[in-house]
Amino acid sequence: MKRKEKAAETEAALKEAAKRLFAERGYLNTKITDITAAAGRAAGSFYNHFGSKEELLEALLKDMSASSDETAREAEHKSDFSDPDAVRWHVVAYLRFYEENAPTLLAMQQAALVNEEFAERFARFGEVERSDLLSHLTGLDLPAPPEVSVAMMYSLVDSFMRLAPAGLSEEDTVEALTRFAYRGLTGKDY
Amino acid sequence: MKRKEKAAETEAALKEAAKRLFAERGYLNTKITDITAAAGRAAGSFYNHFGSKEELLEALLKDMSASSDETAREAEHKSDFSDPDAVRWHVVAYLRFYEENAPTLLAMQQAALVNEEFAERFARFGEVERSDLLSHLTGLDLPAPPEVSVAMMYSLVDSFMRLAPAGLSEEDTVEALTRFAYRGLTGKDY
DNA sequence: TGTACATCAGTGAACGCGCGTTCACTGATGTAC
DNA sequence: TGTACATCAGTGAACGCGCGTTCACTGATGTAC
Repeated sequence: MKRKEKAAETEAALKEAAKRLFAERGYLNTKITDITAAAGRAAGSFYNHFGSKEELLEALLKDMSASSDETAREAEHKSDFSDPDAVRWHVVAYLRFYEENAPTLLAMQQAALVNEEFAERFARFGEVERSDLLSHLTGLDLPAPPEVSVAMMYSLVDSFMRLAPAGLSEEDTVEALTRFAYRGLTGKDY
Repeated sequence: MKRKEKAAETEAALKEAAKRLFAERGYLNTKITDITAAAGRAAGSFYNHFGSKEELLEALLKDMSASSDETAREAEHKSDFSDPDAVRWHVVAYLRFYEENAPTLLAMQQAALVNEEFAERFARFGEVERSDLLSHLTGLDLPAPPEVSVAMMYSLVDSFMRLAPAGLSEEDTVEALTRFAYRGLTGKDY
């Protein structure tokens, strides 16, 4: 069984190297030979594991959704957005998810620019989260129809997080987003 | 003077073709020979006008900021965000700007992924608008420090607009964003 | 105004670089007997 | 357990495609006299 172990190790090394490089210089700027070099393998070795850079990204996406399914299973959370804590919980959850999966998410976003299939996948991406959000909005005095309100909250959080305003602590980020979103969605303050 | 006219015509044709293709298939996916073909010129002709695809994009950015300086000069607007109309005015202004310059903006965003220089330019891009926004926030009960509040409003509008939720009229988009932003920034409703 | 030459915009075939991909080879691990 | 062969992961030089870029050439426009 040493052979399969070795293969698995190489595959893991390639994935790790890819994530590191994707985060550093972007998916589109990363060459296959960059990945193999960073993983300490020969160029040809790549094709023992992945048919192309796209397939490698597919594998990373699969890993990501596997791990997010896990954490989703544990997630018990307050369901009424008239409670600011419920809003905060979602802000934190998205922030954590983004932090953990930043390289893969960035790679997908970049791949979407160049590849129709990834574009669709990327578009469909937040859907699960958005539909979960929808169920928390009943009974609120929303600023717009529910779907639109959810989309705005999503835009706000996702885009602000990517900007990652320098010198703002995670806590401050969470509080700012929570307050802004809570006000926007409910029309009230806390 | 027929020669310079002809050259100017070709240059304009190349720019137009480039914008069309950038919008259709993205900056990174557009080859120089695609542009010359779409403009009905020979491949070599491109280099009479631009040294590279990057230089072409520089030229488009120059055109864009020239035209936006013009419209900025005409802009007299309400300055107090406690008036929802002042918020709405800014939402509309950004929306119009985006609509008019979508191909160039998208191209810059994509170029930023691959090119350090464009990345910086892109990052600095909204600064003028953001600093203008800042001056409207005095006296409000903000959800966060002024700079952060402005960044959130900017994130919200910019990102939501790019999503361009299908089947939402421009008017509805403006109203939704205005109400959400107004609530978020002031803590009040209207 | 006419002639001879210079200059310029545009052309498109050809060149060459970068990089993805292949493939013959090596050495280690697994299997058959 | 030992021997002979098969299989597999990994190697890296070489190949070739796509595309950016060049450059000798053409025909039109501009200039000198």
